[in-house]
Amino acid sequence: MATNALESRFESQKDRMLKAAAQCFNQKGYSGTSLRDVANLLGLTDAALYYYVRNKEELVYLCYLRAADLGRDALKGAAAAGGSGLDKVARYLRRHVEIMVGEDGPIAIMSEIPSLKPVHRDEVLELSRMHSSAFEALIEEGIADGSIAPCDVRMTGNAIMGSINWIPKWFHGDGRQADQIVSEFPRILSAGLTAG
Amino acid sequence: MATNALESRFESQKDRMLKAAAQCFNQKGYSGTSLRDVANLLGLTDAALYYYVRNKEELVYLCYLRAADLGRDALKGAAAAGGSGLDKVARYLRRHVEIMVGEDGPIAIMSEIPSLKPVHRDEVLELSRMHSSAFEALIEEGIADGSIAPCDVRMTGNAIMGSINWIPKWFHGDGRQADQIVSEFPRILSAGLTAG
DNA sequence: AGAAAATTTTAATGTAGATTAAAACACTGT
DNA sequence: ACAGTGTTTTAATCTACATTAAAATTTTCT
Repeated sequence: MATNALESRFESQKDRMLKAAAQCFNQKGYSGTSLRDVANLLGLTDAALYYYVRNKEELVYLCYLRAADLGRDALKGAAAAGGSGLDKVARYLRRHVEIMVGEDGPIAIMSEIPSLKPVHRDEVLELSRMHSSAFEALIEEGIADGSIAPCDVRMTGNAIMGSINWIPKWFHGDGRQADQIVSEFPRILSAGLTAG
Repeated sequence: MATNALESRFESQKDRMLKAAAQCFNQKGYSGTSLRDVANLLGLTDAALYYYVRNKEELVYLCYLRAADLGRDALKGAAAAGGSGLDKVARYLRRHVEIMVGEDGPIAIMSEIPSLKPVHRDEVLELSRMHSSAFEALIEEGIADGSIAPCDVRMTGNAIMGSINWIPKWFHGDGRQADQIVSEFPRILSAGLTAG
């Protein structure tokens, strides 16, 4: 059916676009990347992007929604698999790190919130808060079941998320390093939590 | 003497400027902040900034130099005070965190390196590398003297620095929270290192 | 093939913001 | 008060995008 095939092409192109955009945003920031930058990465003209998106702001906005999706999936998956609180946290960290250094690139440009329109900003902040809460809940679960040593949950969460969110600043797509990050980071981040 | 007094005023104004600039850069990123933003924060006109600085790029550049200074001092101070490797690391972390949430604001906008001119970028990256090495050296010292558990030093360093560098993204000057961060963060970050 | 829809390009417009030069103002010491 | 130097402003210029509209091209379907 035409509609379906069309949607398929449209959607997949749009996806490539978001990936390219996220990559640029991560490297040069929102204001620092021109639509030309993104378009070039796709072999297109800047004007072409407007076929997929209303304006530049919508581009970051969609990147955020996508990031939120991935984050939610990672959390859900990690929580569903059972085990101790620490197990769940560790599983989630691994997943999150994999996403950051993985094929789809770090979709999570968590730095560009100020660039969003107020409505979108509110929505994204809300998603972000929910995500943080869910993560903190896992930590609390670990504390409750004794697998994680008591700690300031909020601060600990911030510390861990900071480590991960910062990865794109120093990691630039070296595959060997990617493997090393995936194998080391979750360990390092979990280590600080472990209870006796 | 006239010259001295003049330098004094000039320098102190320039300092205020750098602080304001760092604050803006941290909030909206390099390209996202206009010189007007910085100037307004000082009650000046954008054009006035050119009296102190050749151009916008030099503004970030100087912010980085300043950050490097503070970082170096913190490291030197922490290393000089003696104790085990872990002690030194902990002392350094405390100092660094204090800077990030302190009066002078997070001078360290470690995200805007791509905005620098190649010459400046190289210089700043070199400084940054030296800083990382010095920090990693402290960790190694701790491993050697048994105060820190063996680990992938490079990755551990990245993880810790990420946590700290990310602080400006979620901390926005709330004094109460600042105290809490200073008291919690060093503990959390050290916890993951502690040996037996 | 050929029409209709989808996708991309070319060309034009508008605006924000960096930068500069010249003018105005303020302070210092005499 | 005055001259000189330091500091800030006003006004003007220039450029890099974001955005739009219309035209051209490609794709899809019959």
